[in-house]
Amino acid sequence: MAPRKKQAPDSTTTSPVSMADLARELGVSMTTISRALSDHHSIGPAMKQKVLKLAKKYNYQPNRLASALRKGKSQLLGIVVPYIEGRFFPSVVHGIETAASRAGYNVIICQSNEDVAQERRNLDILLSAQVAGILVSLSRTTLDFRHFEKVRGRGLPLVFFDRIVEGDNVNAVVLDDQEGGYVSTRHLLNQGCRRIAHLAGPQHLNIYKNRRQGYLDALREAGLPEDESLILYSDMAQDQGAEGMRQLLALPTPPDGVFAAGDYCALGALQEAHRQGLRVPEDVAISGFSNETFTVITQPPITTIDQRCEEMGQAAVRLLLELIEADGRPFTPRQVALRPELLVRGSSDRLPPAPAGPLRDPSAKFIGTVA
Amino acid sequence: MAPRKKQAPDSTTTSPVSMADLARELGVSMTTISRALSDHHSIGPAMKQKVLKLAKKYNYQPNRLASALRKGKSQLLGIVVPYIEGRFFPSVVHGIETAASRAGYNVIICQSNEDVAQERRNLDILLSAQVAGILVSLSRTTLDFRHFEKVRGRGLPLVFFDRIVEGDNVNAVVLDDQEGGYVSTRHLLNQGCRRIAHLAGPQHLNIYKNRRQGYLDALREAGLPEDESLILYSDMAQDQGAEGMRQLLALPTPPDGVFAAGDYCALGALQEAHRQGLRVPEDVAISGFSNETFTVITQPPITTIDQRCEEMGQAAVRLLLELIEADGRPFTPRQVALRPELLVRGSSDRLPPAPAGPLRDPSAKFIGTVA
DNA sequence: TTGTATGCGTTATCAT
DNA sequence: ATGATAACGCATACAA
Repeated sequence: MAPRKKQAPDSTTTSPVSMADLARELGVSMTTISRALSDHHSIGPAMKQKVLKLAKKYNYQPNRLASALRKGKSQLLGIVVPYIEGRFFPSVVHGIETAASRAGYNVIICQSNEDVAQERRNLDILLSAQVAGILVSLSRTTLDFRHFEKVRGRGLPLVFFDRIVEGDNVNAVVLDDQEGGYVSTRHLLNQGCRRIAHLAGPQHLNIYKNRRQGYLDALREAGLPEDESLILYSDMAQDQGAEGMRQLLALPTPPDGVFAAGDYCALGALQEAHRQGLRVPEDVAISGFSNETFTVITQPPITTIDQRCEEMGQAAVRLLLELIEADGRPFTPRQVALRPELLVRGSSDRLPPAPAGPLRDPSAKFIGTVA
Repeated sequence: MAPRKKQAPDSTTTSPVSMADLARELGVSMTTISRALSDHHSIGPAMKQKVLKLAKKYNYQPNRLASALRKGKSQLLGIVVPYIEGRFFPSVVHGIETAASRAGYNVIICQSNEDVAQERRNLDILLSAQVAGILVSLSRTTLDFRHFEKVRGRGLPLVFFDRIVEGDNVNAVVLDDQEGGYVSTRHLLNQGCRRIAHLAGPQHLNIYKNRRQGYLDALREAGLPEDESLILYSDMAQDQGAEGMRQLLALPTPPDGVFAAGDYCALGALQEAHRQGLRVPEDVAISGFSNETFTVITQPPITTIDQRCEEMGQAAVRLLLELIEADGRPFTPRQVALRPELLVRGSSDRLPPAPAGPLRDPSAKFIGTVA
């Protein structure tokens, strides 16, 4: 037998109202109730009103479990991220939740803690929960991708974001890092810099490789030589930025601009420049990458690249919804590369103020958006 | 009729395996399968092994929807937060997800966007989803709490965190702000400060009122006078911190310590002190509140109060699980106040280094933990 | 120890 | 336009 209806443990507790209850009360069938509530075409407007009114009166809440079980699909999307901290992932999740809830979906969130095993378990859980689709950003320890085949095997829509499985047979959304490096460097060129250094990250990571490539692209386009002595590699920490700046300033001809592939690194560089009595941006212009929160509170604030976290989440959801709607019909996998956004701030803005106009108002948070 | 089994849209797609499938294959009843999988006592070890093996072979995934529908309770917890951004909420959510998943629950996350209407809708959705319990941090526009009665009416466990409904008939977890103010001020006293100013926040907000009270408590305990000229009120923004510091330094007898009720405010104060050529912490010691990310990257790093975001999430989950396990039996509501943690950093640490010992190692991230 | 039968709440099919 | 009924997958009371 079914478990006895959960009784009111105390008299204040009410048990939920079901369609059957409404049907009984109105003396009609459950079918009619269901149709009225889901706005089926073959339902009399009078009847529909009666049902809706009663539903409201009893504060009827559809049981989504039952509905999903019957239909074989829930209104839930699964998210798997390495963790929910820092600036990046929370913002992406924010974007995802916002877009999903607008489309009538809710999200169930899982952390892999950078652990493949946990990532695998998360996928199993999400499959169990009968989610309608899954959004994944890979854990750092994920080198083998077979567990995702299980998802594909189920025909379940799957979209990667940021940390993706490479290849053109997956659906994925990433930031265009190369464009970011390019735009940053072009900006420094536009500010009059002619000797631009690059504080680069580990080149086995795609993001850093691409940012460096964008930097080189801009230099080449401007007809400037590629000078390896101006490219310093590190892990992008604050003190490594300082150390890098120290080395650059010790060169026979120090640079007049520095493109750092990360904000912490840029911060270290900025602080070191100040320590050496240089003015930023007049003596050396600096730009970073990622739009970390602190970049607006330094003096001067640091020019940087926004990674469009929210847009990434939204784009990922859009793609996932397309897949869901395709409902198993052939769908050509797509990789989306988001345009990074350059935020010009004090650390690099050294052109004379333009003739009065709102865009160059110094109080404006940022100027210059890549279209 | 049921919808035809979702057919393989292409030949690579497999439909999920159900208990019935396993039962058929083994020539036993579904009951046996169910019992074997849920480790029921009345099941033969031999049979159990057979079932488990087959389940693995077919990669059986229980359908949690069906299970939850049958049992009337899902393994889902609902979270309602104003938004998932900044430092605080993501960290709390991190703590919640971690604790929940350890206990075998998954979380479905909703944002209210500081909007009561949205908050109400979120609650309805979570009720619809048959979650086992709900965790809420109130939206800023929530002044009327009737929508939570609906949850209580359903007998559904409910725990508030951080932004809570005041009263002793609710379950809630908050940070002990008064203790935070007290500990910060005591620390400044211990550093030799004798004239301690307070950059206070809007006093209609409990958090700021309590932080101020803690400050006063510490002063009184130390036998120092309460001096209103040393308390400046603002909205706690960076530039207001700078302005506050300016005013304080213009006093006939400027303070030798400043307890700011927020980190941005403390940062502004720090920058202003530097502008005026003062040394921090030698001339004036400064401490903030919230352990914002940037507090470790300033020079000197800023002493602050950690709000124990993760612990808050974990504590909230623990409380919620207790409620769930109580299963409707009488439960005396509980309010938990978390101990804030003082992080002593360069902006206030001006005692001579103690005789060599790991605790005073300058490379240590923080020193001095409130037990 | 195992099997039979039923119901959780919803929706889809078929009939009226 | 409305109703009767079965089925989604699982778990349990009861019988054997």
